[in-house]
Amino acid sequence: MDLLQGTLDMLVLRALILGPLHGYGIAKALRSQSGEALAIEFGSLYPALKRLELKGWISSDWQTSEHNRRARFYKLTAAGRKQLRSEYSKWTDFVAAVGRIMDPDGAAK
Amino acid sequence: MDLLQGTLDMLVLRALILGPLHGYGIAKALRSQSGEALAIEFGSLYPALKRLELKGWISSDWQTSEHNRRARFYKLTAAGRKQLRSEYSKWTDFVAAVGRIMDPDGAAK
DNA sequence: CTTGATATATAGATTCTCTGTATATAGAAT
DNA sequence: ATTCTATATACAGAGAATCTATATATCAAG
Repeated sequence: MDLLQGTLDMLVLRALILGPLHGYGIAKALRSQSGEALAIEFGSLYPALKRLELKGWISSDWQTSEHNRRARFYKLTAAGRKQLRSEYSKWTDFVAAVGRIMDPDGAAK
Repeated sequence: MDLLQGTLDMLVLRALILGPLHGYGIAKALRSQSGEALAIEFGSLYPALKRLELKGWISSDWQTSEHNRRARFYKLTAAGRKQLRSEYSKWTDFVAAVGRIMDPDGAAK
């Protein structure tokens, strides 16, 4: 809950790096991989998936899920992989910059 | 430029921890302390200051600046100090959670 | 046959941050 | 004198992302 704006796209792209997933699966994977710390809301996720597909970073098709249900599976495109690297790079830069302000002596508590 | 939404308040509060500053000084301090990585826009900063004052986390009064100019100086309140600790704690938790997703093996590149 | 988990979808509200613009003064330079 | 630059605040409007709330539908389990 309460993701910082600008991080969801990166997280979604990252979730797809191991292979295609449907929306529901992406949300579960992110929640689990974050150690239950991040709970992506579906009302944020589905618009995000639409956004990412429009930009050409993911592509999708209807398939049948593990539970025998109709589900739209998303996979990373080459452009998406590139975008992920770029966003991650910006993220680490940003975190480092914030760190210099919040913790100038590097005395991580 | 292009701060992640939700971080500005924390950065502003942190800028005031060493003592009162006016808006212009806060922007310069953050830019400098971040190693020129973060450039806070005044169009974001002044609304943020208003917001923070409304919430009781900072207080302000008109004084004369180092350059002999009229300027509104802001200082942290006790509630602001508490808020800063809280926001920083949430920030580090969030960064850690994102780290578990983006870099599960802790292989910081 | 009812409940819970799976799965997608959208409308609307909320909240920040940014761009662009306006105003004004001090001090330095020409 | 005048012009330029740095200092300083302020607000309107745009843009973008996330959240809440809601609706729909199917499968499996009890």
